[in-house]
Amino acid sequence: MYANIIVDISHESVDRIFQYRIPQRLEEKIHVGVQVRIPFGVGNRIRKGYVVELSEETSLAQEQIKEIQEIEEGAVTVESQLIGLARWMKEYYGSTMNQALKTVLPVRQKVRQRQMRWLVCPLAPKELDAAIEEAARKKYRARERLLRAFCQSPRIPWAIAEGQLNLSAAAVRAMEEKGIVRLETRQIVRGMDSLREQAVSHSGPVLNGEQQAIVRDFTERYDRGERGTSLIYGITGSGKTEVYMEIIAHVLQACRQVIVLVPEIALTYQTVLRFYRRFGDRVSVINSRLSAGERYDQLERARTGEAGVMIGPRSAVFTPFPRLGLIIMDEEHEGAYKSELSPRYHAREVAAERARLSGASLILGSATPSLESYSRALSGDYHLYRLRNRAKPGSSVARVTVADLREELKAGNRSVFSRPLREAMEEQLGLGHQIMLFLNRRGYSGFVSCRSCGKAVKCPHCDVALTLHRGERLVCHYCGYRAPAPVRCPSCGSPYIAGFGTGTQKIEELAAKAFPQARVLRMDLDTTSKKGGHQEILSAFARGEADILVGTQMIVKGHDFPNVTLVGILAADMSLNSSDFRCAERTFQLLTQAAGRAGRDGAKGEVIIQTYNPDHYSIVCAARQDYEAFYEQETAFRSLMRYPPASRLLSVMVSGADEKVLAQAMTDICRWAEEDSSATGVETIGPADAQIYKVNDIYRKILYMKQENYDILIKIRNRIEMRGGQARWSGRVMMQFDLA
DNA sequence: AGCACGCCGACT
DNA sequence: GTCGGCGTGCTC
Repeated sequence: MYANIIVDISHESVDRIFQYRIPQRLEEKIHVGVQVRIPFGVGNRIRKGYVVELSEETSLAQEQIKEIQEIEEGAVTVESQLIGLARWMKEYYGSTMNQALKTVLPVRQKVRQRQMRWLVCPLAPKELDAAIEEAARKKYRARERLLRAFCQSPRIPWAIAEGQLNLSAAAVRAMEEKGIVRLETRQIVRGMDSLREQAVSHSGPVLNGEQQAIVRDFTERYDRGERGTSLIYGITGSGKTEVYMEIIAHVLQACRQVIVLVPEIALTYQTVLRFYRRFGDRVSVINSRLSAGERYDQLERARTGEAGVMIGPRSAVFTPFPRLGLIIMDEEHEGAYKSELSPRYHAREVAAERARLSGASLILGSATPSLESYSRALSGDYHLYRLRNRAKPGSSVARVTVADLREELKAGNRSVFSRPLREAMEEQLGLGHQIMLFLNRRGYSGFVSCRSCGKAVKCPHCDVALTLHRGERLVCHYCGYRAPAPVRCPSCGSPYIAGFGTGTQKIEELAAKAFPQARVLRMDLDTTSKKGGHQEILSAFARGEADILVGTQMIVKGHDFPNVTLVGILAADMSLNSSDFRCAERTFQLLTQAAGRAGRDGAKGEVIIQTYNPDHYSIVCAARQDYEAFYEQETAFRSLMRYPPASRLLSVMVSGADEKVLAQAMTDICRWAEEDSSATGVETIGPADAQIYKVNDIYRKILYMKQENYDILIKIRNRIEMRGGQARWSGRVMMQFDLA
């Protein structure tokens, strides 16, 4: 027997797997995750290592393999736990151990960065807010940029490496003289007692009865040693974050650590600041903007116990806390928790397993829980908590109106604004209030097509129509292909070609035309792609520099604008017409979250949903803000169709450049999948061409398999994977498995 | 990371 | 002629 081992040395060049022989006397004691002592290198120095896999065979010559010396007794380390988690992911999601380990263990960094100069912020969080506003008002661009960068810095106290911002030396010196920044030279900036005191001195907020009841019940169960998963189902604005913070404080007091998972888009300065204010420098943050080195620093803070709370997106579930006590997953229904890279894990499932391995609890929170979670809460697998009221006294749930676009058409209104929406906009603008308009498509027009032959202009590399953007450019939203808009139809040469459908750019233009007195701002992938663009647009809108904010999904999620009293959803059906079995759920969630944006601060909010399907249950239920009714209808649909959570769904997507080979591969895979379907009760659907058959000149086909018992699906997946590896087409066709 | 191998300057 | 500089490369 051999053991695959990673050596406990923090250096890239040894960050790989080494194979050792397991001596007979240790065979019983060696398992995945166990810490061992091994002779390593020419000098056979004894080092620590971790067993990541056991294997029967080796590709090395016998004399090249050394023997494990001894197993390291003592406490189970975080690394062991995380390796155990990697093994679970390998089995559950069907990846290789290597991929799983890469996902789970922090990337080892070279050596410490050399000494560098840091710009340190001498201001307390509250003062920083004020300073930013002042800088913005006085149009001190450099100062504003620097202060904003502080907000996004993951370090406590806020600090930025000099040179990272590309500020001129003169400006830096000027700001230092004025006391805006302090310059420090050291390796890692940390520890500044005054900030910690100021940050922590803000005591916890006052909770209402509902919130208190949850905190009390949870902490009592926690202290009794009860673990497991709880779902906090609380309407938008019901104050889930305050509940989290109160519970976190309790867990920290018990000397255990907490991971807070947040969808990347909600990981804004506002969110993080609330945690800083409460927990000071015990908070650590990771986000996708961090460099590998900065990320490693944050994880190291967690491993050494310097930090007790880690806030981050889905990958933060792997934070190496040695005494993890609680994982909180906010907005648990969000699609961003699902990874698109192998292993294609769902952070909710991984969090549950991590919590189990670490003896921690898991709290899921949402205003629109996923069907998976809510059904488990109802069945008693999860403990269910409810928050039924808005936390701020006086603020109430928005009034929602559905505008039937078919009626509008009948009445001769062909504009993008229905009559109720236009009237409401006029009224709110007149009162000096702000408006958000939501549309799920960026660009100018949906597509460009020919009035003579009816053909749409398609991407040469993908099976989709190109989107017209302003500036007469055509853009493929799948592969990024760009071309100038044609003057004549590429198929028939007719000059009568025009854009159809509407995107955010066009809405921006139409809104400005229809309401000339209003200032319009747009937020979508095109306006936020540059660094910090996201935050800049949101704060400009928050400062009242615009009356109307037009945007895609990203304006809907988790930002509070007290002056917004009207939210217009321009085309609620758009997400309804996809073929994904979750499309009704997504539509309902999106509409509910969007509705939650209106009137959060005392003022009465109004939401207008424009749709061609006013009778669809996801729209009816969202308009009534009735999650339970939606849940029941959607559950009935899923049960009928054997979709999750009623059943499990495994999909295989094959892709390749050669259509013929691809078809052959799919035929083989179907045969393997159906081999014993009568015995296993697996229902196969397809094969079919993927939603978008061609992307980037690669063709794609898909096959679905349904079965209640996930173990059976795993067996089938493993069988397909093994035979696919030996097939004639192996190497020319890529297989990708996904489970729901 | 640590240790060895390896090819060029000032020393008993 | 040899001791030692740290540049390059390998570790099951």
